[in-house]
Amino acid sequence: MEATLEQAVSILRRNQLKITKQRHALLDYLVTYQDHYVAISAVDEHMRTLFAGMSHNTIYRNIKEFETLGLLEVKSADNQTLVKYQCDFEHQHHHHFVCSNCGRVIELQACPLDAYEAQLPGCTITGHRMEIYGLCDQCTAKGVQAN
Amino acid sequence: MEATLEQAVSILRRNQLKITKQRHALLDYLVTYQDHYVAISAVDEHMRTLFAGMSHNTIYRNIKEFETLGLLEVKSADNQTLVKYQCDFEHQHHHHFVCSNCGRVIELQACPLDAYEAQLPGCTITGHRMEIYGLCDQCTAKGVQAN
DNA sequence: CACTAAATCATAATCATTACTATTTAGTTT
DNA sequence: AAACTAAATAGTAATGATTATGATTTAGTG
Ligand SMILES: [Mn+2]
Ligand SMILES: [Mn+2]
Ligand SMILES: [Zn+2]
Ligand SMILES: [Zn+2]
Repeated sequence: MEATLEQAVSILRRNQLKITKQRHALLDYLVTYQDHYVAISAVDEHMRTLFAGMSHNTIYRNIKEFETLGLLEVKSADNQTLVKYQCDFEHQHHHHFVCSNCGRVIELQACPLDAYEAQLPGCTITGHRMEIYGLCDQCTAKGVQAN
Repeated sequence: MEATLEQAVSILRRNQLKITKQRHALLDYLVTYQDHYVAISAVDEHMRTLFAGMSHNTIYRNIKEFETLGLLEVKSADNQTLVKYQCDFEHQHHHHFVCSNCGRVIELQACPLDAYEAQLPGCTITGHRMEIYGLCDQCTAKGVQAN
């Protein structure tokens, strides 16, 4: 199921957040990256050309807000924060393969967590993260070299 | 198997890197964090009190070098780079549980990768990362609240 | 249209990390 | 043991991502 911009807007409404043109433009941009992670700083740069005079603060604050609402997935890499428009607002749990050449994200089914619980007696598990890296089928077919 | 400081020093030698007192002090500090991730910026701050006048550059550059040599594990979180003295220089593959209260790292056996390969036909897998988060047995026993 | 809390702008600050160049030093050679 | 030299470090400043602040604007409401 693809998450749409309209869904996101209605989630803002449901949480009594104002639908500003800045927020709309930001979501509009993020929705084009449904299947890629983008650096917030790149989003920032883009928005500020597209939307003259938009404040850093506005972009960063809203992205944080969107994360809280579950509209975005966030991760940290290489001293940057990367975001990706959430695949599915119903929070269906899954993992990702990320192409290190084109950045494409492929969703993976199943979760390895169960297999590890027995190794952590007495511990409280609150979360986990698993990601696989490599070259997607298209990039592999093109003969791109893995770094 | 615990990795020792002497092993690290001999790996520097083997790679024709000079054993400076700065490098030795740095390794000496990192080895005390065998089972925790530490922010490089925190290592930097500590080394500069302990070793008056040590340059940022020296710390960051050497940590990068140590990573290349396989002496350190590195990850990115919260706009910082975290490092951990490698558990085992023979690169025995495994995953981690990280306590979000005390930071303790517990090693996990087995790897979930195989189960996913069938879902990525035509792709080239070059790496993966899996981590489980929560409270370790000691912190759970103390009644620490999970955030 | 007026109201007001929420959101944005504009600017500057902060923090981690990197760049640069003169100086020092570990390890080697004479 | 002194000389040599490539490698490493110090000291300083720059960069880049992100956050803070306080004045101004605006979305949504009645
Ligand atoms: Mn997904
Ligand atoms: Mn380990
Ligand atoms: Zn690709
Ligand atoms: Zn713990």
